[in-house]
Formats: sequence, structure tokens, C-alpha cells
Amino acid sequence: MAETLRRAPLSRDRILRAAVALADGAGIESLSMRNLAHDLGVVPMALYKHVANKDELLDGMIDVVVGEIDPPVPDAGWKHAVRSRILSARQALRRHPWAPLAIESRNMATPAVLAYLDSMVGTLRAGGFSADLAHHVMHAMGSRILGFSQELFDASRRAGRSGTADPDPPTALPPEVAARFPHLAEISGAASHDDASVVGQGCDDQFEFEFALDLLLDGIERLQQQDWTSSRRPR
Amino acid sequence: MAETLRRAPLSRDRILRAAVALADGAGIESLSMRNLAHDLGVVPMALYKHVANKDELLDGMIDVVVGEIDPPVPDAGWKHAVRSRILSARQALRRHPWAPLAIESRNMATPAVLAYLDSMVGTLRAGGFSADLAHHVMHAMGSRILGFSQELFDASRRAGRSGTADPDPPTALPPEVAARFPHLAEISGAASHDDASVVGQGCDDQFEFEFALDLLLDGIERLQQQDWTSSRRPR
DNA sequence: AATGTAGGTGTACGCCGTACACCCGTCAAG
DNA sequence: CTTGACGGGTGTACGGCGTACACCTACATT
Repeated sequence: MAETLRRAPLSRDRILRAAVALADGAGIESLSMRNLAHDLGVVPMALYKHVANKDELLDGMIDVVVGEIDPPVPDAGWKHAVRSRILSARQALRRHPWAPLAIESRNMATPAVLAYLDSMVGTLRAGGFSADLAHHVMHAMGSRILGFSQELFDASRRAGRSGTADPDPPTALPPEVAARFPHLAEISGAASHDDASVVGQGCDDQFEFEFALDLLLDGIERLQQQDWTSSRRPR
Repeated sequence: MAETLRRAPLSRDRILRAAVALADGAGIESLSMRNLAHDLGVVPMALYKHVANKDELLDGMIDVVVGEIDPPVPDAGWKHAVRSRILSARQALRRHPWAPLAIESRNMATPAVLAYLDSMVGTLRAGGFSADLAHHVMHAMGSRILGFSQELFDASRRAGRSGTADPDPPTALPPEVAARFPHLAEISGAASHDDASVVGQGCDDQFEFEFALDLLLDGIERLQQQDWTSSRRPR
């Protein structure tokens, strides 16, 4: 009875926060209903009184992350508003390295994600974009809108436990690999800002993200200024 | 004994092709060692004499897909060479809808993928790109280089069995959703080429892909022509 | 005091990946 | 011709997973 009082009663919210903490700390592959229940001091089936199944749990976790994205900055041009909101989304995602893969593997958007996208479209429309161009822009941005670039192989996705004692040295390329892929070897040391590798080992991820983001935003700005429509494409 | 002769002996290659066929036909979530062994008329553990484990099986499957990408077109400008190779990669990926998720969920590149990336960098370098710029360009392109745009929610990823009797009508947006997300509702019907939706239901995916690809390529071309380096960024 | 109900429990089922011991056909060496 | 090694298919078994289903219990309502 003292026990019952000691631990707070289960609730959907408490479950979601525990799940996010578990995934943050031990990697998404350690997130099982059994592990999660254990962390909450409860039997696995107890969770099902609050979430329908594991997929719905994942959806809820995604909504927690999306909820951490800052609201849009008011009274700014569309370009600055979009840029800063996306960078805020990126920061949220970086606190939860499991989130990109979780989002990509779900096959329907949650209401919170839809609300975020809706507000992003709203910013574009308010900035003078035609619905047509806004549509294509949303597609072109893809999941970068949510703050993650789709690197082919993302070091940060390696699940490993966070925090202490995981230096994971840059490693560069092992010599025999460098020999087989000379162009990769060449550019792996090329980035002027840092010792880096295209497979994502030592790069300044933030720089690369902003590089790509600005490349897109500048191109989009140019299209918008020339009243682009899909019927007459450039080139 | 007649049986033993009838069915070809197992081999890594035969396993990989059966695995690809199974994932193509029944979805990646149906690809278990047990199902795969069943399709091959063999006991599950037999597979382990040819592949180390399921992860290595997935790597092999990815290599099969990458092997379907056309070689680079010779004697073309970098822009055309890159563009057409990426579109070829896209066609290969579209034959295997499970591949994008499989690629994203692996955390190290296979040699075949590295070879593909290496050759792509080679094309850029031959086109006059500095190693520095080539590096950033590879990052900016991200997995689009392999032919898939990272849509937030990709209808084609819905696993379902291919081929017959799966019309999956566009559905537009359900009215109550449209009411809550007015901007999404607006742009969902906006694309002039087709009745479409930002959640990927009725869009012309090919158009959207090329839109984003050309947006990037045009921006990249502009950077290259002005001898961009990371030390002096535009804007 | 009776009763409905929300929420935690225990057991069980069918999947999964795969470790490990086994066994059998082929083929080279004696 | 025997023998022994070995490549490759088999059978059993283990621990983990998601979750269906019956249960039990404490509390709120009447």
C-alpha cells in the first residue's frame, strides 16, 4: 500500500516520457514494452491500458519530440521564419537521435506532425507563395522540414548509449578502404572547417545541414520571385 | 535424392535473390529467416551457412538493388551525368519499395554503396568541382543521391503486396482533417499536374523528385560557377 | 451495502533471430 | 578400397518480442 502511494499512478503521459527517456538513454532498439514496463515498475500488460499498442506508443513519442519545436517567430519574412523554425526542429531532433528513424518508419503522420506542417505551409502562403509552389516546396524540403537531413549513413543514428565514455574517434577511412575509393578518400579530408568524412564521421553536421538548407531556400526564393508555376518550368 | 537434384543447391546469390523477391512481393516486414527458408524449400538454419546473420542478409539485398543502377553515362557534362544516374537509381529503388527504409536503417555503407558514391564524387571532380565543394554537395544531396527523396510519409513505403487489386484511391483528406489543417487542405489540391496531397497520396512523385533534384542541381551549378569555397559563404 | 468500472496482474501463444549438436554425401589421401 | 575430413542441410532449443485474454482489486456511484 505504501508502495502504491510511493509510485505515481501510470498515465499515458508518464509512459510517453519514460519511453522517450529510455530511447534517449539506451537506444531505440532497447525500447520494448517489457523494458519500458520494467523502468516504470509495472508489469508489461499494464501499459496497454494507456496505449493501444507499440505503434501508437511510437506515435506518441514522436509527438513529444515535435512538441519541443519552438513556435514560429512572428513578424518575420517567410525565409527567416522557415529557416529558424527548421533549425529549432533540428535541435529538438538532435536531443532524440532515435527520432528520425522512428518518424521515417511510421507510415502516417500524427496530428501533431500535421499541425507542424500546416503551420509551415501557412508561413509560406503568408509570404506570398502560390498554393502550387508551396506544394512543391514542401515536397522538395522533404524531411529536412523536420530538421534532419537524410544522410546516407548517419553516425548519430548509431543508437549507442549517450553521455559518458563513448569518444568514437573520427577513424578517418581505413587505408585499404581509402585505396579502393580514392574519390571518397579525397573529399573526406577536404572540408575546410574540420577533419571530416562523407560517411559522416567527423563532419560539422550543423554546417552541412545549413549548407543544404540555404541552397534550397535560395533556390526557392529565386523561383518565388519569378512567379514560378509548374506549367512553365525553368530550363 | 530426386528432390535433392530437383532443387538447385543453396547459394548466397540464390538466397539474396529470393530475399529480394520476397520483400518485393510481401513487404519487408514479411522478410524473416523462417519465411525466406520456407520459400527456398529449406530449413531456416540452412541459410546461416551462406549469410552470417539477418543484418548481413539485408546488406546483401541492398547491394543487389545498387547493382541495378546504370553505369554513368560517358562523355557528358557533370550535371547531366549526375542527374541521369540519380534518376536511374530512382528507378531501381522504385522496383524495390522496401529499399529506402532498409538503407536508412543500416548504419554502415556496404562496399557496393561506397563504390557508387565514389563514382559520383569522381564525376563531380571531373566536372571541375573542388574537393571541398564536392564534399558539401554530397552532403546536401543526401540520400537523394540514391534516388529516394525523403518524404515525410511515403505512400509507396506502405509495404502492401504489389501488383493486382490494390487501387488505394487518393482519398484526398478526410473532411475533419481538412478542417483542422486548412493550409494542408489548400495545397493538397493545388498541384496543377494532378489531384494530389502533401502526404503523398495522389502526387506525381516523379515530378516532385525532379523538381527537388533540379532545384539542388541549379543551385549547385551556380555555386560552382562562382568558385564557391566554404570559407566565404554566400550571404 | 451493492455494483460497475478503471487499471494493474499473470499466464499463455505464436512469432522472431540464432546457438549448438548432429548427420550425411562427396572427395582426397593413404 | 578404406578412411577421414569437411561442406552444407537438419532438429532442437533458448531467450526475447508483442499482445490476447481472463482475472482480481480498489474505489466511486447509487
